[in-house]
Amino acid sequence: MPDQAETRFTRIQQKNRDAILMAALTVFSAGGFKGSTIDQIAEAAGMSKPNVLYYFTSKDEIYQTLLQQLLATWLAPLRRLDPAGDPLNELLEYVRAKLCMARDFPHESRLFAHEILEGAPQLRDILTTKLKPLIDAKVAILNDWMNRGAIRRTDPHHLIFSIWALTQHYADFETQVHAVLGPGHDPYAEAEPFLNNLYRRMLTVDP
Amino acid sequence: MPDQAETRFTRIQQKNRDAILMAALTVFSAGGFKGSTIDQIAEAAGMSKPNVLYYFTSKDEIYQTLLQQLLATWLAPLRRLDPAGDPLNELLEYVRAKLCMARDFPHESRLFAHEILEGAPQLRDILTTKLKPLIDAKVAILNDWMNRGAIRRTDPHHLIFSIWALTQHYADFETQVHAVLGPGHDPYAEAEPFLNNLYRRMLTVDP
DNA sequence: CAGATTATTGACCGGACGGTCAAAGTCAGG
DNA sequence: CCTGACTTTGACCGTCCGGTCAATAATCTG
Repeated sequence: MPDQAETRFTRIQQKNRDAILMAALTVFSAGGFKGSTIDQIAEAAGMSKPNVLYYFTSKDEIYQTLLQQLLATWLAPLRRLDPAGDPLNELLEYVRAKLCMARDFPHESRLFAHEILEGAPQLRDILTTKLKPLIDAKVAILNDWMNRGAIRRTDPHHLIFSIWALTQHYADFETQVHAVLGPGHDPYAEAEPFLNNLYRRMLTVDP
Repeated sequence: MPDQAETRFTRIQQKNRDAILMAALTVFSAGGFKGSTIDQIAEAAGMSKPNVLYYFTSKDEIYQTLLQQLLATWLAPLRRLDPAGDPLNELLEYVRAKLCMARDFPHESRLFAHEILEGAPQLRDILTTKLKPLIDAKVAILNDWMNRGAIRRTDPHHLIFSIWALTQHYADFETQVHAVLGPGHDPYAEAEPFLNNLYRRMLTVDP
């Protein structure tokens, strides 16, 4: 690929890069970084291995590009948490949004899980420089809500962890969920009222 | 290794097999099956690669032996759920036991997470033939408790999923948890009262 | 201690994989 | 249609890795 310092990508470049990233998401999310090969990505993208390496200089660059893209969309629902909104509704809406993301973007969830599970070799810095400040800000909002008595007092960090764990579980452990539920179940449809009820019970202040 | 159809393992065999399995647990839990090499296991076990393959016929056999061992201990707390005990206490005790397992055996948790995340290529059968019946039995107990009004009615399958998700999260996403909390936190010590409160709120029936 | 069995390892093999390269194919503008 | 830049790929290279083997060391047994 020619040097592209200033110009935008051409139509073909855009199309092929997108195809590669889409294919790589599927492949990486299933097998992790080391468990996936450029050949698999190339086949899933419908092109030859050298052509994949014509648009990305290495397997690593594909993976990192994917993670960067992912992170932005992954944290969007949390960013939307509005300090001016109704506390309980804001939180229940956040839970709902995260559950929808697990349902609609399971590959993204599993890619992220793989990365963290292996010690976040690529994301470690970003977790402390980008994620922690964001969480700290949201924790402050939660603390404020709790101080005002709008929601029941509980550990705000672990409240956020619980939301992540309970929603992403359905994407990350999909195989297990399906095996245990057996056929004829829609895990996400069942999880929505379950989680809604759980957080409503937990966060509503006693009369 | 000589054919050992009937006899028990000798002292040396027992010691070396244990050392290999211990080392393999650490290595596999960090990198998954494909992300780990026999050389890494050999080095962690303090012996040469051919010697590792003298005690186990292949990398795959090490992995499967590890999974088999793991599964038994992993499901033990759930098996202990006693239909004759006090429902709320039984469940809170199960949550506490699972949280202790995540704290004391994080490698086991992550090995299991890797396996499920990659679609459970080795465990798929066991999940439906062994795990599902166990869960079905425990779900029946939960349903009975709910019918008797001993705990609040909710979806029993998803109640179990939630316990798994909320406890294993601290082991599987340890890197993220530490990055977000920053130094000076003991995630497990904080999680215990949080989860105790959560499930107490959720399961206690209104007066 | 002798002899047989068990334990250990350096050297090696074959295949898979990340990445390179040169040659061939394709496309846009004049 | 021609030219030059962009795109595509078959063939190849070096490395890593799972696994084998023969030769050596350690251990057990009579």
